[in-house]
Amino acid sequence: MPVCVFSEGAGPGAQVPAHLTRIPIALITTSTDCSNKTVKGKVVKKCPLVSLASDNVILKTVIQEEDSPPNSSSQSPSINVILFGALAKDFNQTVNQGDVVVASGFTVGKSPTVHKDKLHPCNLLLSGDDACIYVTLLPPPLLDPRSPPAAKRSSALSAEVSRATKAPKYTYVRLGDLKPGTVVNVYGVVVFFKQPFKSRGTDFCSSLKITDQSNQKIGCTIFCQLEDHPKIFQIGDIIRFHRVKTQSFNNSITLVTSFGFSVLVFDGAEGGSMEPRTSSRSFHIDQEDRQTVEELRSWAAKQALVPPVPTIPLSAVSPKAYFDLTCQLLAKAPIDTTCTLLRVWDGTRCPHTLLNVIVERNVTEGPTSFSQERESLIANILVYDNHTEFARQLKPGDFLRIYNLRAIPGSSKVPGLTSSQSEEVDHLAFHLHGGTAYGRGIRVLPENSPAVQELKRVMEAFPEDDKDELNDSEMLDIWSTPPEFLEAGAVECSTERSCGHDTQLVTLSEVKRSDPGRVHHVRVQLRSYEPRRLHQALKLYCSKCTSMQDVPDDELVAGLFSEAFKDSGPCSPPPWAVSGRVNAPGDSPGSPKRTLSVHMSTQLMSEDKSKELIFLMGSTLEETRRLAAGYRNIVPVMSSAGHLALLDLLAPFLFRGRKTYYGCKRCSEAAVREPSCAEGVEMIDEKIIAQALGVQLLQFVLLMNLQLQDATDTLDVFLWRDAEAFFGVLAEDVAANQEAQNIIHQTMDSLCPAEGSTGGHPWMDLCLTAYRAEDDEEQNQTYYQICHSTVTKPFSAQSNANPA
DNA sequence: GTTTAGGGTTCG
Repeated sequence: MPVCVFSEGAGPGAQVPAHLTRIPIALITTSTDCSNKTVKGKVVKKCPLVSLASDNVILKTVIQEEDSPPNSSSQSPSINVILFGALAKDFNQTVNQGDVVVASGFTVGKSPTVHKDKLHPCNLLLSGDDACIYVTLLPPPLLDPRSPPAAKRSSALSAEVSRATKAPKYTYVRLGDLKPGTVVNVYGVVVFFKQPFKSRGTDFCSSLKITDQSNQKIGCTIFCQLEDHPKIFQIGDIIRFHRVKTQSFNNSITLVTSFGFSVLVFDGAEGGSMEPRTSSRSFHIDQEDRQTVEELRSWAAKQALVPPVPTIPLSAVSPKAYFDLTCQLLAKAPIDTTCTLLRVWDGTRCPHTLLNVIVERNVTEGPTSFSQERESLIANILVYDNHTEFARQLKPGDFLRIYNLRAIPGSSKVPGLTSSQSEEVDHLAFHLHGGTAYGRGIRVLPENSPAVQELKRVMEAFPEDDKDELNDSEMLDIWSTPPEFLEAGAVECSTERSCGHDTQLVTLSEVKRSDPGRVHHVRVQLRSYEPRRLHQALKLYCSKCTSMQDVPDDELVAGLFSEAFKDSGPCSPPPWAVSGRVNAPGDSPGSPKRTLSVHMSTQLMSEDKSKELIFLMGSTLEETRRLAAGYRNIVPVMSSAGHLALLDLLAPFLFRGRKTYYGCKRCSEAAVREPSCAEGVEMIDEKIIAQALGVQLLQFVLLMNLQLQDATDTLDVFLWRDAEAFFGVLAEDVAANQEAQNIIHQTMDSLCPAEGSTGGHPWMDLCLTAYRAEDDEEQNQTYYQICHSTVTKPFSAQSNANPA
């Protein structure tokens, strides 16, 4: 029973078994006795499921303790968890980021990524029949900034029960069949809704109207605490009420919340997410619920209930119109007691001149000024009366939907401070008038909502606003040295070209205007680069299928080793091998020594080259790394169906000192074979071994994206094929040693210092090639790559690094 | 197992 789901509704049943006791993450060590222990935490990271050649799968996740027990530290510790096989598959399907899980039946290993991720020094390994994950499905992030902290909900687990047990059956009444004076459960499609507002009583009140296949439109009034109100984002959303009472009002039936009321809201789009929006600490949805939602979705799609364009981007607003706007808040400022200014953008440019509002700097929350580029995209929204109270809770960066916003053309008086613009100028002002008519109001959208995802995609087209352009002295820096007027050599450059091209210096804007397939010489500064973390720039490249992949995470590789170790049954060595055992390198001198089985080529033994190459079985990743110091070549192997086999090719197939070598899964036909070491070959290297094993060797490469700048433009270029020459280091060395990594860090730091403006960055002489990607005909995009260029003065920062 | 509200544009 690998993954056990807890949710609402059932009687006493499968809880986390009582004989299991929970241990705090902080107290886990490799010597912890894990039997009958559990670890509980919220899933803060869920990596993709990775398939292994051996018909197995592996998945890495990170869980964080939310409510550290009293005897643990006050921080919230996180730990890596590696899942194998069916458990990994189930977890992948069932569990989402944000869910709270309880793990049992795990073993504790040393986390090989502790230095990189700074998480717990151990990891939890879950595989086999004993391993189990209990999960409490949690709703997506709550929308209301005043929603209760997660800790409040985290104790729910013990009160909840497994989906496997029988849940009480809910019956849902069609809206056409409602009778007054009853308490019912209903489903409906939202056709109108209003944001909650404070009632004169103890609760917040919101009203909405829903419909279903019976075509009745039923008004609903909700009274409850703010966070429990239905999280409706737009007309068309689907709502499920439990325990609402029917009332007769004005000759029609209305629904009102009654005791024990609960509500879920689903996206109304056909094929949309089935994850309900709710603050409910426990709820239950089953296959029937999903079917009801899908039926309502497809019915509604044919009814024209949903406005064709639910929200309008700034680029499409028309004067005088009311519209809904999905946007990001950049800054806000109170104007007076009845009015607040919200500065927002949505990544589109409004064709009308927008109202310019001037406010004092010291009352603004968020940046007081933006680059000219960004400023031209910003809409100033004035929100009045009841909405100012809600606006107070908003934070710059929040994603918002503003309902029933009005675009007012012509002159507008702004209370308090006057606009700098002439009242004669034709411009648009955005007002969110007081009151709640037509659902007028503001809602914070969660990051994971489709609307926000789409918004972010549009916004990504704009560079980060680092305000370089704002600062006059910085501008001067850039403009005072326009490269097109420079004599070659007049400016000190940090790089030099080694190509033989006879080409004049050109500006970046000229480069952009040129056709692809050409070579350009430019003099530029480095504005920014990606990735900022070196290990993300390191890739594995297959020269055969030209695919590029990330270097597998240590945690995953360590998992592969421990799986291989577990699976290793009896195994007959190949006829060409001699078998023996070596001591596993242990770190605690007192602990009993484990021995590992090794296989060596008889021929190499006879040539007295026994240390040249060993096939090592049953070692951990860490042990393999340690043993690699004493043997020239180590090939980790496992037992598969009684024979020696290589590990999954996601793991390195070869260890040579501090270097590791990987094979291409697609292009290799790997098997354990004896390297035919031709006579006269002095050294067995990775190529010989790869060839013998049928492994297509992957090559370490560096891949970075650099944003260049000169006085005329900016340009994104790749540094890849000539990256090693550029830095003067081998990617293979970067993967293996700190010194090579330091060279790259120092080079990038000197070309693009963290402090100061781009205008102060050193100039670079570069050779660029412009090309179209072969498989990218549709996009027709031109790419640029730095070639034949080398950094000459990488360490200018070191010159003053010697204080007396 | 109580109360609240019961949609329908705009002062700015």
